[in-house]
Amino acid sequence: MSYRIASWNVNSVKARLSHLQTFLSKTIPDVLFLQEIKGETLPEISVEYHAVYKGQKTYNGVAILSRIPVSPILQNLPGDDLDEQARYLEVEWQNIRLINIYLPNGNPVETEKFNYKINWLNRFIKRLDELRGARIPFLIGGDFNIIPEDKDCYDPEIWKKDALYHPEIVKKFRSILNLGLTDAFRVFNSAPETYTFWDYQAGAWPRNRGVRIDHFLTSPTITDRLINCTIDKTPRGWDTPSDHTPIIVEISE
DNA sequence: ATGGTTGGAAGCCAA
Repeated sequence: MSYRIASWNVNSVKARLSHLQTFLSKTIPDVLFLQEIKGETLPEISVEYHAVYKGQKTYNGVAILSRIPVSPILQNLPGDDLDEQARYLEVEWQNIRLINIYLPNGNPVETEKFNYKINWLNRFIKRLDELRGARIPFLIGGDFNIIPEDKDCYDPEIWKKDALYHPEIVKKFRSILNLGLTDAFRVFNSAPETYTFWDYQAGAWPRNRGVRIDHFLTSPTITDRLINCTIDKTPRGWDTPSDHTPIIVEISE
């Protein structure tokens, strides 16, 4: 037996309610991470799922839907009491800490937004190091807004000037991996041009000019349990889609 | 080389 956990930046739950319901009934994941719910509260999505969320008016917002109840542990990333952006949700599920993140975009580079992304990453690394030190198994999923390497985007030279692939940001991503974590998708698929996000503009989707920025990272004992990790491109092709498509990870029970 | 699109909000900002 195995569990399947999915993650999807829906770019507004309200605007994507029917897509969400279609995805849930087709895929039936045990857990679904949502990012950019774009509301203070979460509307009823499915009676089959329990929901915990951290919402915010207009921007951001993260939610976890689960077929079994989960216990909220943290609804904010520690380390900055003044940070009011809803981007972090940590829950206990089946003796695993599930961490849903909507990492800051960071554009434009050389602005306060870029600094916020760097600071957020530093706080995040600190939190993960705490969990590691406490020997707590964890699985991180979400919209990282980080391109790990050249083959995860259509034109590396262009993207290096963007906060999604800025060398300073990529270095932080490597620091996260160096805590002993694994990019679950790359365990099963080494193909380039496999993306999770395509801009609404300039025909990015039909031309497959995308980026792989949505990820699942696993701590060592969860890495040992990995069965598969796939990107489901179908929802990106639906009418009035989110600009992101879901990623799904499967682990043994 | 530039601009193109979408969602949420009621201005434009964020992506």
